[in-house]
Amino acid sequence: MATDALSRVFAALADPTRRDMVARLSEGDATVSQLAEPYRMTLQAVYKHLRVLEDAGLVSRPRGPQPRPVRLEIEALDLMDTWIERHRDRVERRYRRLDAVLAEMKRDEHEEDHGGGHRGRPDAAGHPGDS
Amino acid sequence: MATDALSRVFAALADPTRRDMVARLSEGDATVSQLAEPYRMTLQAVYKHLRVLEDAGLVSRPRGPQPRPVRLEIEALDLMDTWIERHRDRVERRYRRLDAVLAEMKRDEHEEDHGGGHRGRPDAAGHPGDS
DNA sequence: CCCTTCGTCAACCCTTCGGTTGAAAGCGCT
DNA sequence: AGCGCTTTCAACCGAAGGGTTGACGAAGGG
Repeated sequence: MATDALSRVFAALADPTRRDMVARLSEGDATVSQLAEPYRMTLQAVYKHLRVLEDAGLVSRPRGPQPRPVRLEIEALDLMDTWIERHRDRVERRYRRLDAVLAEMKRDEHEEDHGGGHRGRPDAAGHPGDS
Repeated sequence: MATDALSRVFAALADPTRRDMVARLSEGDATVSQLAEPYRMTLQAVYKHLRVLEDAGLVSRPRGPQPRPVRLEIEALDLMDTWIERHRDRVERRYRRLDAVLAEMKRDEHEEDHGGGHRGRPDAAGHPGDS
């Protein structure tokens, strides 16, 4: 399902347990069993969560001898951050533009239809494309 | 599953279709059918996606007569943003601290190895307060 | 009035997910 | 070697997700 990277990251963080793991890892590396210790679930379940985080690129684990530590990777966080900021900014710009339009409309406003205003949509050329 | 707000927001954005809807809504409000038009899925499916976004607080729809427009709400984005920044910062601080420790160790390298840098277990004490 | 369109609900597939149990590797120790 | 600990795989189960079809209520236009 999570074919694309962004989806994987968002999905990974959609689970409270996984977010908690990330939170703890942000304080320092840990091994699987250390990570598992606070939870009342099986170690295998924790391992599965870890795999999800790893597939999302949120976490890396230097392969090598036994106690393979788990380390947080922030690049994935940046990925999300970029996406969020882009759209937040767009909305805010739009709000400012809309305020202007509203102010202008106020001058023309004289019709009154009860229940809901009926404001002209500034159109939406709608370019699909997640990019 | 999504008992808590943050989980709902992350989960909502874990789907490419939903992210695309958010992207388009960031350009301007739209009705359900307008939103549905670009996709090759049923209108009902789109409506379901919309419900998910709404439950996550990412979208609001002024109730009233006919063409109930869908509007993006940025507060939910802020919620995620806060979470992400908090942990990103923690990791970065930790990196800096670690660099310092490393640098100091380098200096002591030819000193007597006397109870060296006690780098160790973050240990439990886990306060799973995700907040 | 009827009819159409839009929005919404409900029932039902099928796949993914979170979790479990059970068993197998790896590697460290004595 | 053998014990013990950590890490991993595989099969299974119940619940949630994404999608479909079918039907229904509420405006708007002839």
